[in-house]
Amino acid sequence: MAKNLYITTAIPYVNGTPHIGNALDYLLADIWARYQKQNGHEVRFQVGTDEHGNKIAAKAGELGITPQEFTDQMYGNFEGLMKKINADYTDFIRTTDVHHKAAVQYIWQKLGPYIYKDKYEGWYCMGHEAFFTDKEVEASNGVCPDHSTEYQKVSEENYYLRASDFTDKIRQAIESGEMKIVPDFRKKEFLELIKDGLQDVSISRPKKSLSWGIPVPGDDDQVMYVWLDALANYITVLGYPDKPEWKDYWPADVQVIGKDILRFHAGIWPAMLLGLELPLPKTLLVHGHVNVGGAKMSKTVGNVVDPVELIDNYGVDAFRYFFARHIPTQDDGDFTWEKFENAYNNELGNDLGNLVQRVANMVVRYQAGVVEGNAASEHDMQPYRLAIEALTFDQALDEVWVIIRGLNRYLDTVKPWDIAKKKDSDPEAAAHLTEVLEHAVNTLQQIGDMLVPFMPATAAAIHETFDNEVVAVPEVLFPKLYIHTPDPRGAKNTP
RNA sequence: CGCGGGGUGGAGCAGUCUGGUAGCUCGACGGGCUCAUAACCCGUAGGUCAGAGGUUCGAAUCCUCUCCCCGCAACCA
Repeated sequence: MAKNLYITTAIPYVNGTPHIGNALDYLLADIWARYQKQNGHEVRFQVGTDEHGNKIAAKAGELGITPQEFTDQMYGNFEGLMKKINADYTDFIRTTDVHHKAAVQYIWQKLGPYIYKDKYEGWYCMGHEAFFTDKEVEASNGVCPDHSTEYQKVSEENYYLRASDFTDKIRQAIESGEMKIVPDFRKKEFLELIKDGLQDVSISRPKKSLSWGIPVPGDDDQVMYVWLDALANYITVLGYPDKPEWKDYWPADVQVIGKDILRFHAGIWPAMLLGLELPLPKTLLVHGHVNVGGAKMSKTVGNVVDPVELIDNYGVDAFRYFFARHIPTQDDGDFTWEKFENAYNNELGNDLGNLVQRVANMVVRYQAGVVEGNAASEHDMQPYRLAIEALTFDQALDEVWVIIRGLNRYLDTVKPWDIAKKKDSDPEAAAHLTEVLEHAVNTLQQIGDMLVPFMPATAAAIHETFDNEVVAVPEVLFPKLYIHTPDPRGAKNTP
């Protein structure tokens, strides 16, 4: 019986527009989900948006609309991106959903034994919605460098979650592999971070300083701060606590997160789960960040790469291919237009697209489009499978390309075009030719299978071409594009 | 001594755990082929494996020290 699987992505704050990092989250989760589905599993795949907090309220205020109206407008940008990158998710949660809000209040109450109220006094920055240490405030002469506003001495009462209670359990879960943190160096990093224990974490704000959020049950003066609200989405989206189906999917098999939010997902989130007496997620997949030409991507620098632009110009599968293969799944990667176009033209166009053309062409020319063989190609899938299961998707694609190159080499070695010349006079040659083309077609079908999780449309196109009883030469896959790099072909079109 | 990652032919990386011909992709150069998207295939050049010392018959790999780069700690995946 197929096992129910569950994968989640971090829910982005709808404050801004979606960027490449969000896209990376969705893409990695989607690859995994499609792979598992292809192998007969039922997969639940959650995405969503984080919609509370002061920044949202402030922006809405500027626009003269309510926060709810504002987020209603904004969340579509994220849903749009998911569709755009062809992420086949099953659930979309907004933290403003009625069920989510009620469920989070239930969670708060259930966590009661681990929640306490305390007074905090410190330097507060309105822009950050956060406190800063004396040292930081001194270093910047009392003015927040990001917002050019003065820090304010604020004393307020907050509720805290006693995460410290769970330090030992969490550390043990990580060390034993009950909750895997992938890659290994992230696990090391986090264990080092909590060497002296987890810190209790503030989970509420006074209503007067944070109006747009889920009310704290039983205390009209307090509103929940982001963590409890946002992290809870991973279970509330499944229907926790009132719809029993959630039990079929929790604990999550994989939670995809960026390296910047590891500490929340490896610390606060497990503390919440343990407080609720729920099992911990099996794996946290921590991906890196995408740099541009070696520099951090940032709005202020203006080097932000827009995923939508990429997809519109090169197609969604080219986008998925580049970010799956050339951005290491578990580490930082680098984007440049040159790298992207290189990969597009050479690997997708020359290696794969051209291979499809040449095989289809020969089948049509030499055998009127007919290939008898239905023997499955027997290339070794093991390295590919192991790479996916180890969550190193880049390496899985490397394995696919080993086969693609291998087939190109095979054709050059066997030279079907030579055999074809003799096929009419020599029955043995005709049989040999059939055999060669069968092998090529079967291999391409297998390549199509392997590409299903990564490039669904391309995989479908390959199968459409070669699964037919009579093969026709298909449209060119990945036609050459030289938008950002010089066209090496003719002289005429230099930019 | 804050923590973590890294320094391997022009570029990007693998190899380091488990010492023993230094490998892959791109780029450059030369050749071949003609089924194909000026594509594909083959070959050549190019590396004192950051540096110093040590262990060893033998070190990119193990040990010690030094130098340099990046990330986190400081809204952002």
